[in-house]
Amino acid sequence: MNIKQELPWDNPRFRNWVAVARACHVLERTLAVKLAPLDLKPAQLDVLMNLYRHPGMSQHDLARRLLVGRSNITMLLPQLEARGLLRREGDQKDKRVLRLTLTEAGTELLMQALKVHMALIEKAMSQSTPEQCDMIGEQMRKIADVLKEV
Amino acid sequence: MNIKQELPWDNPRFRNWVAVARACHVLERTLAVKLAPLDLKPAQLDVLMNLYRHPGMSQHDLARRLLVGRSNITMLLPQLEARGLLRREGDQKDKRVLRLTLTEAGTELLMQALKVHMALIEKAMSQSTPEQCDMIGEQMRKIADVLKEV
DNA sequence: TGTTTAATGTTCATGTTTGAACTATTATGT
DNA sequence: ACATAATAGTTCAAACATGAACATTAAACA
Repeated sequence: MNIKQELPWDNPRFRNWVAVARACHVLERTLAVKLAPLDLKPAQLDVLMNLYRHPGMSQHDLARRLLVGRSNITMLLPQLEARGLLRREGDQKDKRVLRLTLTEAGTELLMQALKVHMALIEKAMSQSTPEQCDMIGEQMRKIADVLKEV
Repeated sequence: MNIKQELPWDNPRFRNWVAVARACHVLERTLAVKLAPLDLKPAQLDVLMNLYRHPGMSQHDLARRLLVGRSNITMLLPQLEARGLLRREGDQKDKRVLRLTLTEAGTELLMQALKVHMALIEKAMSQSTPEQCDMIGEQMRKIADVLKEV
């Protein structure tokens, strides 16, 4: 077998994507540290954010939005529900689904967490011009779309 | 407490960063699926890539490059070593450190995995011009740098 | 030298994520 | 209507990551 091939490290696309992945990883870790005082994990923040924007979501919808399995949601929610941050109520029309909504406390905690998250992102993206920032977002949305079809 | 504040979803930086995180997440999941036939996880591919580029690394160096804890490396390597993909050899001068190198088999598997990884990244980034791609990489490297100091 | 401090890697307990099998409910098709 | 499919959520075991405590070795320094 010929092991010779164009090595990815010479390829700009490869090198640049690696940079994207690293930046994501670093920001995620940093966020985890900054959220610790609120006793909140990044994954839990994602839940609260989605429920704020889409009240009444089902667990399945939530799982798809978060790109995780349904069982993950099942494991994740009871902690948040026990802390009084959200409610799970059975749908009347379809007895299979549980509708999720934030409580007052959940909304309030979310707002505090968002300040932390926002500050971190501001710091991270402060070096890019608005045009660069928008361009990055645009390309990334394209990437997510393209990969859905793979 | 005044819960009112500028909501992040109105903020371009926030929305665009969310897109970055989603793209990363999707690509990582897709890579995991594509690597499955090689019986390799993305984390393991990261190990092989780093050992290929930096033969003789210590476990500590590897952990720092991968942005994970040392214990993670300790748990990760024995599987790869048992499969004959890498060697761990004690350093002569410093008896604490283990030097890591790829075997022939490890290099060969890496090359196969890189084809998969490369194809995926090509597909993902194919919608960006070279200039856009470089700009993205540049900004992401800045982000990783900025966050190191937080 | 001898003592203290730091670094490397391991172990272990904890918490997270995952996918497959399962129950209960609804949709579909004949 | 009835049998079959599909869907929502749960359970469970296995894989994985994490951080603190630990043993061994090296470095600093008194």
